[in-house]
This record gives sequence, structure tokens and C-alpha cells, in this order.
Amino acid sequence: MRVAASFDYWPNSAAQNLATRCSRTFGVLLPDLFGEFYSDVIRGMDRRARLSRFQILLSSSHSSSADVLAATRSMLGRIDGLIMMAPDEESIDMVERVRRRIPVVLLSPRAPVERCHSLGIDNFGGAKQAVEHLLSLGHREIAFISGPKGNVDAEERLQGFRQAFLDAGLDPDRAVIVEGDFRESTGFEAGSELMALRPRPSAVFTANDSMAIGLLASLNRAGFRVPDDLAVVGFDDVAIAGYLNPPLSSVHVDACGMGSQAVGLLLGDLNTGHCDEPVRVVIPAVLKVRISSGASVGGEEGDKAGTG
Amino acid sequence: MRVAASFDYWPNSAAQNLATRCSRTFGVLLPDLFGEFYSDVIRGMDRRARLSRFQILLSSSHSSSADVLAATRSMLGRIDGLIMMAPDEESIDMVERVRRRIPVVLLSPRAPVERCHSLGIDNFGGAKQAVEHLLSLGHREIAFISGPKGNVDAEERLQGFRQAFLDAGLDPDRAVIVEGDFRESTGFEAGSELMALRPRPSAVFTANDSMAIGLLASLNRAGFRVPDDLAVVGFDDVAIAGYLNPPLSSVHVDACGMGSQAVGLLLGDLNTGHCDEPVRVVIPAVLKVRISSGASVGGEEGDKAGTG
DNA sequence: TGGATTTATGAAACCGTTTACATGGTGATC
DNA sequence: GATCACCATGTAAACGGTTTCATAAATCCA
Repeated sequence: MRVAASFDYWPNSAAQNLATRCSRTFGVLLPDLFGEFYSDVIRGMDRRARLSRFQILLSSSHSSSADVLAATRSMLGRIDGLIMMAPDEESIDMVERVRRRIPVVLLSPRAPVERCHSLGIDNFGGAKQAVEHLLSLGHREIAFISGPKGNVDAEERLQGFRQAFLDAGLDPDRAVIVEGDFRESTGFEAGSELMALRPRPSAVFTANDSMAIGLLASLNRAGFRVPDDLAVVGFDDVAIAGYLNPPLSSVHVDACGMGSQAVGLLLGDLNTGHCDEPVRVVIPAVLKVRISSGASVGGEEGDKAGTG
Repeated sequence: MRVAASFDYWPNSAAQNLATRCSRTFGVLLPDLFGEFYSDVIRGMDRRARLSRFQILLSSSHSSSADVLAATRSMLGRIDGLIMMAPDEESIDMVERVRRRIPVVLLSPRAPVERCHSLGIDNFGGAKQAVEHLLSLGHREIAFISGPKGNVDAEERLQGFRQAFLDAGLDPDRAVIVEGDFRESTGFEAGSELMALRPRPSAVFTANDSMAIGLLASLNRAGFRVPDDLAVVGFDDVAIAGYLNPPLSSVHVDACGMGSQAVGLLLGDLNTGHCDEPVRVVIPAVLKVRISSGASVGGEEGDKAGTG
């Protein structure tokens, strides 16, 4: 030991990795995404991983499935488990191959993949709640600012929006739907679009908070009052939602918890020898009512900035 | 090749890693931090890394230097370079040991470390600019909401704040300084504190945008008008700064670029055999004037949401 | 057709650990 | 004092690739 220290010896963990066939590392593959939500998911993964002295091998910003394949290949052998987001059709067989070697957790998968854990958000239920809330406040002309086409979460939120209409005996096909891309700028632009409509909608549900933030900015600048002229509800309930002006009603999703659960599933598989049944976890999405939707909120909400 | 494919063969990259002594992976060590800024830094790293087909081995959420040491040990041999944030005194010799093996980039180091690249934000200059801006608008009672004690960036911003006072012939020790922690909640609380002061400050500079967001919320709810009653300037210029109500004047820092430059330095070292001189990069911090500081802003800023 | 040069094929050594096994020494038991 | 269990120490074989080197085969040119 003394001699080792004197030679400035540090074990080579690549070699340990090879010899022990475990790396205390989980791979994380994500598409190119922006916004606070998935940053929080990664934070949650990292925190949970660190508790068990694991690390995260990250490769996000993927656009094509060829990218994902290459990244996966170069991870194989260096990770004990893989978390990957929403594989498209072409990647499915790749997932199958990985699955034979190490446990896999899919985030927001389009459809269940055999023998893979999966972790999804209750987008449908959350969106439905949000719209039901607006309906219960008397709104009938409710617009929707959608997320990007092809995004599973965005599509499920749209479905929830439509279902709430159907349940209320309204025709969802008559609702105004502005296409967005989850970014503030499209929410901002959607604002002018909505304000020019006749009849003007009295409420807007946005597929995420970033677009709601853009929308609020746009409405504020045009002199519209929220919620009096237009009620707004967002989705995600990011940290600053409660600090916006007005405080934003939003469907809360525990992003950090989502990340930590994903890692938790992998850790569980590792302990049990990953021969058990695939688990499907649904992260709850519950509406957090604040000022922007126009409901009378409880006293504690008006004077303090509630974030959880 | 045909046989290999039929056996579902994928090369083991841990073994390749060991044999070739390179892993196409960079380690990233960060303390436990929240907020959008460092998420963007990581995003920038990942993007730049992916361009060169590198991956990021992430281990953040560190609180003690023993943690950092353990994480570094378990990375050694699996990474071709290391990016680490603000090492404290105890970690310095560890950095030295790592430096002998692979290139290292330090983020926001307290002091230059021998033979290490470093990457810092022009906190001092940015903060000075912000305060000079407020001074030029006639404000004399300017309060500061500081960042957490011990954080280098926060401390340098405080120094810049003080220097601007000195340059204007004012006594920085007379300025009101509220201690914050970079989170929205402390900005929110600081709001009530500031509003109760007599004489009340006419302007506030916050050490980051999150606290400015909390502050704005607190002022809005108390019925204070920004910038008329109180001018506000933040730091970081996060994506939503331009979408706040009112749009937030803030010192812009290219977080994404910071991450990509850090990775760029490592890649450069790898190409040249990392025997060259250590580089010290300073990320510029330039004030982005919007409504919240009360200056008359250019027309293009009033009707569109400028984000940078 | 023979020798030189290039290309393909195969075997071995190596990367830096872990793990299993063999060996030698020590203490306990009878 | 011999037998046995036990512990420490040292050795060798993996782990799954890459790389080097030797050899065999193929190509070239005179």
C-alpha cells in the first residue's frame, strides 16, 4: 500500500470494468431536447445513481436512429443498464438486442416493448384534468397549443384534451389547436394568433409550461389580462410556474422523481439478477391550480409562491 | 462478418477502451447545483462532444470533496479528459494527479491551477456593467441579492457590484445586500425584505436570474411596479428572461457555449498530445437591457421577445 | 520461372484488473 | 510431535478486445 501510494497508483477502472463485468454506470440516451423538464429528469437520475455510487454515461442530442445505434454500440460493455427515450420503429430491434445483455428502461415509449421496463407520464389524465378544470369554470371556447408532431408526450396530451371535450359533450374537432414545438417562442407567437380570433377563446391549455410562459408574455404585452380576459393552464409545473405573473396553473409532473425512478428500476434489476417481469410505471400528473386559470384558489396560494 | 452478425456480436467497448487506452468519453464533475444555467452548460458539452462522437460521463450532485475524489477515482481509466467545477483546496492535489494522466478543464476555478485549462465567466465585468447601467439611470440606492457563500461566481459578482460603486464614488459598504442562494425562493423572500426598507432602494441587482424571477413575483404580488417603483437586473439571461413580465434586463452569459468550449479544449489537447500551454478562457458577460431596468429600450425589444 | 514485394492469415503478447487455485507457513488440537 | 484447519502469499488464467510479428499466400516484374 505504501509503495502503491508512492508510485501515485490509481486503479484503472476500465480494467476493473472488464474483469468484473460491471461498471457501476448507467447509459442514458435522449433525443435532442430543450427545456427544463428533461434537465430535471437527468438531475433526478444522477442523484439517485450517486446514492448507489453509480454514474451516468450521457449521450443526448440525437436526431436520427442511426445516431442512437452508434451511441448504444459505443456504450455497450461500459454500462450496467440503459435508459432510453421513446425509441422509434427502427430502433426497436436494437433495443431488443441490448435487452438481452443488460436491463433497459424506456421513457415515454410509444408502445410497450417486450421485456423492457417503461416509464411514462400520465399525459392523458393530466391534460384531461386541466381541460376539465377549465370547463368547470365555465369556459367553452378552449384553445390548445400543441407540442411538436411525433412527440409521444405531446400527442397524449392532445388526446387528453380531446377526451375532456368528448366527456363534456363538446366536439373536439371544433376546438382551436395551434401547433407549437414546446418552446417559449411558439407560445409567444400563438398568443397573437389566438388574440386575433373571433370568437376569441376564453381559455388556453398549453402542452407544456415553456409555451405557457411565451403565451403569458405575449398576452401581457398586448394588454390582455390573465385570467380575466383569457385563462391559461400549462403542463409540467416547472420550478418557476409559481413565480410567474400571474402564477401559472399547471399540471404537475415530478421530473426529478421520474429520473430517479428510472434509475431505481435498473438498480432493482441488477439486484435481482434482472430476470423478473417488466414493470410499467406511470408518473402521476396532477393539476396544480394557481391564479392563471381564474379559479378561486386557497388562501395559502395567493400570498406565497407555491412550488410544489 | 456474416458469422459475427449471426451470433449477434457487438464489440465490448470496455475491452476496446482498455486495449486502445482511449474511451471517447469525457468525465464531468459538478457540485450539487440547481437552476437552468448548468443544465445548459451540460447540454453544450454533450452537443459538442457528440459532434466528435464523444460521450459524457456525468457525476454531479457532489457535496464533499471526498465525494469528488471517489467519483474521480472511479472515472479514471474510462475517460480521456475531465471537466470539473471549482475545486476546493482539498481537491487541488487530486486535480494535480489527474492532470498527469489526462487533460483537465476547470470551470470557474477559485484560483488558477498549474497546467490546467480553465474556463470562467466574466462575473466581475458583467456585474459591474449591470450596476453601472442602473447608476446611469440615476439610481443611487441599489440593493444586491447575493448568491450562496463560497460560490466563486457569486463572490465575483459581488465584487463587480462593489467596484461599480467605488468607481461612481459611492461607498459599497452602505449598499443593502441580502443574502440569497441562487434559488427563486430566496429572491421572493428578499422582495418583502427590500420593500420594508426605509429608505427603500430604487433598484435591485440579483446575482442570478432565478432570484430575479422570485423577486419579480414578490414585487408583482405586493403591487409594486417594475421598473417604475423598483428597477431589476438579473444575471445569466436564461431563456425565459425575455418572456417575463416585465421582460428582465439581465447579464447575458452563453451557458451552452461555455460547455461546448470546455469540451473543445479537451478535444484540442487530445489532438495535439496535450503538451501545450494551459489556456484560460473567459466567457464574456454582456448586459442585455430589457424593460425591467427602466431604460428606454430600442423598438425591436418592446414588441418582440428578445432572447439573445 | 525466380526473386522481390505486397497482401492475407494466424498466433502471440498486451492492456490492467479480478478471481481461482496452488503453495507455504502458522497455530490449534489430540 | 504429527495432523489438520486456517490464513497469508504468490501464480496463472481469465475478461474481450488491439496490436505486433511471423509466416503463408498472392501479386508483380524482369
